[in-house]
Amino acid sequence: MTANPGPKDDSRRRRGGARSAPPTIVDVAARAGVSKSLVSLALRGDPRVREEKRRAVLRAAKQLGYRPNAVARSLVRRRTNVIGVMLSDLHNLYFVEVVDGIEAEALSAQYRALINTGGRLPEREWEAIETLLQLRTDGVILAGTVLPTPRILAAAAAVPLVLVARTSRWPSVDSVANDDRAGARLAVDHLVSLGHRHIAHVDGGRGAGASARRRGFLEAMADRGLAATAVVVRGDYTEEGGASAVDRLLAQGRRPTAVFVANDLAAVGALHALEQRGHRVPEDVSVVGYDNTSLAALGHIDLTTIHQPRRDLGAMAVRLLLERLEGGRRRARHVVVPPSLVARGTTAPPASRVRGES
Amino acid sequence: MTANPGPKDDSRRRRGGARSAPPTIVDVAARAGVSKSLVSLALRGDPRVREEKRRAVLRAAKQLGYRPNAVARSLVRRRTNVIGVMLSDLHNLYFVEVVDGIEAEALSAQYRALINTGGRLPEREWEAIETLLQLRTDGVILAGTVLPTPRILAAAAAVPLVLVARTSRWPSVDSVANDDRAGARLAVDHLVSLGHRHIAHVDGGRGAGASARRRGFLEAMADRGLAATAVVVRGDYTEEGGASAVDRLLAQGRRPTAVFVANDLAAVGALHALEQRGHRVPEDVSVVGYDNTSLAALGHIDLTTIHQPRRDLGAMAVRLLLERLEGGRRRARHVVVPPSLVARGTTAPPASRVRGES
DNA sequence: ATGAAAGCGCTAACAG
DNA sequence: CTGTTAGCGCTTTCAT
Repeated sequence: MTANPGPKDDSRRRRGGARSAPPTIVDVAARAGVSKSLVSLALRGDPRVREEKRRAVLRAAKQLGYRPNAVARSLVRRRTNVIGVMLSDLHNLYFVEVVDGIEAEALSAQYRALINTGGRLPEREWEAIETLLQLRTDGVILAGTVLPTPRILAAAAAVPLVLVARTSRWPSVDSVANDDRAGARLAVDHLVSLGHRHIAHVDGGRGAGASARRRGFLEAMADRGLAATAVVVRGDYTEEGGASAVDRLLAQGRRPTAVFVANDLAAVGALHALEQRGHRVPEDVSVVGYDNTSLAALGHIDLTTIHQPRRDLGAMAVRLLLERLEGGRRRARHVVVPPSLVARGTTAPPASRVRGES
Repeated sequence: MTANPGPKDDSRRRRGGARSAPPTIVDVAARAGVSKSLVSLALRGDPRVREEKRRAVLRAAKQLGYRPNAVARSLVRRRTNVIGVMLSDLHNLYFVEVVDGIEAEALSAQYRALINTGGRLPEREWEAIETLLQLRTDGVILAGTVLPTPRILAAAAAVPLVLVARTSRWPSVDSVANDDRAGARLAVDHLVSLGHRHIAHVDGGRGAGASARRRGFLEAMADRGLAATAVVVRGDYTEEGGASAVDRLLAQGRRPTAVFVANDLAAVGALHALEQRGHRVPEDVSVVGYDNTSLAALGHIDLTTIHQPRRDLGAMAVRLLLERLEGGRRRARHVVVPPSLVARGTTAPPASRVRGES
């Protein structure tokens, strides 16, 4: 072997008269008159390189417009320093802040967060995760997945994985979520302390956390001796679902003085349906939502709701990932954070205690 | 050289008793009893490999749980097949659908879209772009950047780049946007045809498209001979900005019969401020927004607004990228799509034609 | 139809 | 302190 006469000519650096190939560490080395390993060291600020050389390297790099190739670096280091985020539903305001928290925490730990969305469809979610895995992201966060357990476990077998807003019981999967049952109790307690006794719950169907919220509602009502007047109607976390649930409630002749809706969007739907039917909020009927999304905070809506510290949830998800990545933790951790109530304009004491007709 | 006795033992495949290193093409080759090049061909469905071998390879891959390493592949192919999306503001509902369009179009062209957010801060936006460039994404889409031109040009020097919702004049940068001037005219025409003559505009300050919307408003008013009654007040695309603009308008003793607000969020703020002051919408004052975000469609808000085909904008951005990537286009293309008006419940004929006092 | 070999751009021992 | 060398996992000629 020895002397490789290979076509190391520079023609390859331009393809089809188009954009030229970006400069590499070798180009920088040549320009600075040093070896490529020295360039590698200098660029990463290794203290072993002499100040003089370092400057020469930095200057050459700048002149050439050198930009490190993360692909090559990742290949050899066998880590990418990126955290993959599978965001189930971009349209769901709930996750926006979770992502904010993820990004802030990732950045402060020298990681990048890259988002791939799943469109709330199992198949697309799985593709998104698969993409992230093939890209060899160091860890994956599933923000609100609708995927069945086997899929989640399959992904977790390849890389540290944490679930946000969905709980898990498996040792390979960490999770961060708020305490939905406690949140529902908060809503009930608030309404009861205002004097309400006839309270309805529009649930979230099979949505994430919906069953826990429903259970919390029922338990809290029972604890207050209000089991008899507690009614639950089916909803689905959508505006339309909230509206039609209220319509059904009213059609049944039920006339609660307050309704606790499983999330903010559906609560807005409920608000609208109520007003459409001539019921004033909060004078005639009080409404409480869940999640405290930016929707609830709009002056025009001003919804009393249950708040979750979403940024914290996101930040915590990253921390859990790092514990596995850098701390070597093996056992699962399931973090549950307490929600709180934000009282706004859609709740008030009931006009009169007992009502029957509409 | 020659015989490399290197430690090719398998101990390296397990690090620190933790997660084992994922199988590679070499592992699959060994298991299937073929060479690694054959595996590479078989996995990609090259017609040259015999059916029998192909199946052996596929089986071995499945048994080992082999997952292609996109990092290695990208390094050698010098393309990643990913389109980087710098999303300026995750909180802005406007971009959600744009991203939907980007993803759908990318997927259908065998590309993946990876999102990195910028938090509306120039510095963070630049970091997000830099990350994308180091990752060697094949192209970059800037969804709503606040970056100064030099930065944008610098990024465009490295990779095909397209701007969404912001126009450009440089040959290296493509852009896709709606016709803001035409949209503003649509709003004015709608109001004028309803009978309004005193129309105010709450602008978007220095926000994207704001100046064009302002200009469109003024021109349309002038064309209708209404230049004398056209008033513009400063806003900033936020709920708060819309509300305070209305407050200022009212404090000045102005009492337009209609107000055209530069975006939906600010329009909702305006709506609220108006009702707070005792003005009913649309009976006393009509309101028109811009963007037709999901906010405007809420039954509770039901805002008349200007619609932009956002999914199409996103899809078009991808197509422009591909034209450069695969079609070799060099000249810039600046696509402008026409907006349309969506009439909802916040606009109606004015109660009486002329008003003065409040 | 299949294998051998070279190399993508970079890092990481290991020498000197 | 700095250069040499050997890969990371995969694709891609080029032989066979």
